[in-house]
Amino acid sequence: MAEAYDVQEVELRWQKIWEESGLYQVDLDDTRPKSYVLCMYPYPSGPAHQGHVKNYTYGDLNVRYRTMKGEAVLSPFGFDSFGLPAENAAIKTGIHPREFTDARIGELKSNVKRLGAVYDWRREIRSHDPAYIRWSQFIFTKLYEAGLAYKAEAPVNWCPGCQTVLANEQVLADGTCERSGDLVVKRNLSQWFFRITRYADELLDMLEDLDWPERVKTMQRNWIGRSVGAEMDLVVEGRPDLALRVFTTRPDTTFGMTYAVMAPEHPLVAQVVTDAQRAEVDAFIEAVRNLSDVDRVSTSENRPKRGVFTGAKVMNPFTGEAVPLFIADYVLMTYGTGAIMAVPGEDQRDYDFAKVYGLPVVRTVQPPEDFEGEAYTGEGAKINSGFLNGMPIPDAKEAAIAWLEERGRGTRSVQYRLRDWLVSRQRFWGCPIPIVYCDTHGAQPVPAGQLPVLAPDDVEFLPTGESPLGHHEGFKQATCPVCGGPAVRETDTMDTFVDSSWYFLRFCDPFSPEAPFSKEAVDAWMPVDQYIGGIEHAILHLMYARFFTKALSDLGMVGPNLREPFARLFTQGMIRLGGSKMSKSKGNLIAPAQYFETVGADALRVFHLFVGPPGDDFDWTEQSDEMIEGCSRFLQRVYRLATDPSLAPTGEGQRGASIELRQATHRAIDKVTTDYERWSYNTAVAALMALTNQAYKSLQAGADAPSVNEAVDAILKMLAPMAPHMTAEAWSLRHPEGIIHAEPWPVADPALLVSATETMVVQVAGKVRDKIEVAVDISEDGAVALALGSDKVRNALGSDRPSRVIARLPRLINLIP
RNA sequence: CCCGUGGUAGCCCAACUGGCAGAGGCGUCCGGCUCAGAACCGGAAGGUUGAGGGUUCGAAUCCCUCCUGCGGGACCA
Repeated sequence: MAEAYDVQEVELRWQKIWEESGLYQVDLDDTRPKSYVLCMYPYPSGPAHQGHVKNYTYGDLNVRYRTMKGEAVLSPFGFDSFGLPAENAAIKTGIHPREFTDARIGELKSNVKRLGAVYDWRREIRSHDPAYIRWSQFIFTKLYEAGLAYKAEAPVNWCPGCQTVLANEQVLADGTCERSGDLVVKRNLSQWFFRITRYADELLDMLEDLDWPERVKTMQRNWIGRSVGAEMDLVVEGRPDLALRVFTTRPDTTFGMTYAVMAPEHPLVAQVVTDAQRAEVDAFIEAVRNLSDVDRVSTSENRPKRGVFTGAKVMNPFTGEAVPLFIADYVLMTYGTGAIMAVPGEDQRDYDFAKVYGLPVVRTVQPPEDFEGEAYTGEGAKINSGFLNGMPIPDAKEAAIAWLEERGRGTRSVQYRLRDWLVSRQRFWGCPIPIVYCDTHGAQPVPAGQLPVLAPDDVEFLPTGESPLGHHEGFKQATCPVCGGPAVRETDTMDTFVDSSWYFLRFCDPFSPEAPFSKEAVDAWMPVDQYIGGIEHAILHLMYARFFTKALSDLGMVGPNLREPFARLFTQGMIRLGGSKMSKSKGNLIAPAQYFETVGADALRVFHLFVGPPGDDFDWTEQSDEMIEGCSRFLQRVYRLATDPSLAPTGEGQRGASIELRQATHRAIDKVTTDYERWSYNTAVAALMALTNQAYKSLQAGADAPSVNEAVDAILKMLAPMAPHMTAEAWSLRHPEGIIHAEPWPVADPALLVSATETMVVQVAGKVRDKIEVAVDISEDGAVALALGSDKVRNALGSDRPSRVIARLPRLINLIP
């Protein structure tokens, strides 16, 4: 293609200018309104992929647009640089993870710069930088002191592939690891947890007011899984000292309890089982233990419920009636109290079990006449329920809870699906947990003055599956901060999601050697006004970062009003190739770098913006290259229009053509501005293409110089956040003193948005029969008269007079015969 | 199974509170320019809006049923 400008030369030159100009470096004393635009900081996996290009194009566009609107925009960049791939590479090649990671960072960073994205690079963060590690550890010790970090033994998720434990959030619904795909197994281990459950209610309630995609909010709500109900004690028959605690969301159905169930792992199993049933129960528990978690929770096939009678009976707290107690694997020890009352009349799972074991079904809600199902979970009046009879369900719930509480047999209770966040990882390439263990003083946080705790360099990476830290005697040796005696250092590192839970705060003030960040800087910049990233972080990162913000706020490290980190979130669509997500692990990458060398960064950016709505997934096809060519062609066309002397308007111009162009320009300004605000970049690009076409046409038709120059300058400005290099170059040639990205955003003149006439569509019985140019303020009578003046309309109508007229003037009139 | 979100020209996609199905691009075809081609410029063709029913003067848009793509949740008591 013949190029109007040398893409390589122009893009590299402007990138240098931006880097040196400091236009996008902002400081606390800036007097412009402050805003904060942030893309999720990346794991440095090597050269950029198309997902990065999409992400940073949206980010850069927002930064440049807001700057042109007069804001001081904080736009930092950093790297989430701890993680397993670097450690795996070390085992394979012997290269230290730091060296490996720094090299990958170099590749990604140069690609990001080549994209033309601008950042305040003074603020760059790397998670593995000792200065960052120090403060991650400092925050850990603060959480520990506040009781928000604790060590406990629990059945945890162990990934054999990654050779480490995982958080619940990192295990997929089918029981596999989200990273490696290996089947995760349960192990009882002593691990560090963060008490995220303390914030469950706030995490749920504050979702309401966030300007986030509904789908992300729904995912978080599901994950937190709040259930409101009651807990109560079911006393074992003949054992007044022994009671089984159950949780239910339907205390109103207790009169319909016909049996009860405990989880196989329940601690009271041994105490309640009768001698006669012991052998059968032991066999059942053994059988369940041998099932993988996947088999156990699988609901894909309709597998019958399995259970075994304990020989014991428990008593209904309301009626005193004794019902059989079972052990069944459909009750989970990890939720609620690990035991339930079973009401087959109103719960399908209980019904299924009752059917298998021939247990009675009692309804406590009157189903409608035509109800044909098994368990009835709908609305209705209470029946068979003593003092609750006749009440609607919500009232009956309240009455039942009040009854239980008055007699001390139960209490109102709220349960969550959310578990505490397991942060220990048995890996080397992560932030060491800053704890030492003393024989006399137990677990002690490393004092702030001794931070950071850094992993030693003299370690060997062997494919044993074990972290080298655990074998490093020098690292393990420590002294107790309380007594000064010998202590053993914790050798686990933190989940890398800990690093990403506070980096956005550090960006506000990464300079201070005295603190992780200054409260003043965080007050000034936070919350992030626009956060941009992938949907894959909907639960993990976004939930953890919200938790950290709330915890740090309660600790007084950030202001009391900062309860949410990200005011507005945008999640970009996924890029697929051949049906699956484009990713390094799938080996189906189309590297952006090749386009930098051919059509240039601007064309690739515009392609990503133009190809479809930003939130939609899109499939990379053979046609994508042709579409990128098309975007390149458009940019060249704009550049020519803006700079080619042979296209300069001549003479005094045609008045009609000039006005037509001015109206088109101002309509485009209005439309494109709206589209920027609502993240409709694909239609914004389309509108700019249309205006460019119009400008060429108007030039041909003899539009005058002021109207053409107005159009061209507006196109360049509105395109400047999208295609920064070309527009900067063209602008500098037209206005040698000016810098386009420091120009104000164009404003539409309302007078040019309206016209005197409009095309009125004339329908007869809903079908279009004619189109007539009319004054915008035409009356209904006038419009009918004009319409009846048309032969086509009169023929279709078949008479002189419509029986009915529907008018939406001046755009439409519909005549009914 | 439940929830959410899509299905418009060969392809990617527009269409504000229901009002001419089309803004833009890709591809295809025709013409101009050229010795010829590329590039460039001008123009054209292309439709049962996933299917069926309903509401309405009028439905891509609202309601119901079904088909289908994608995402999430799912013995969570």
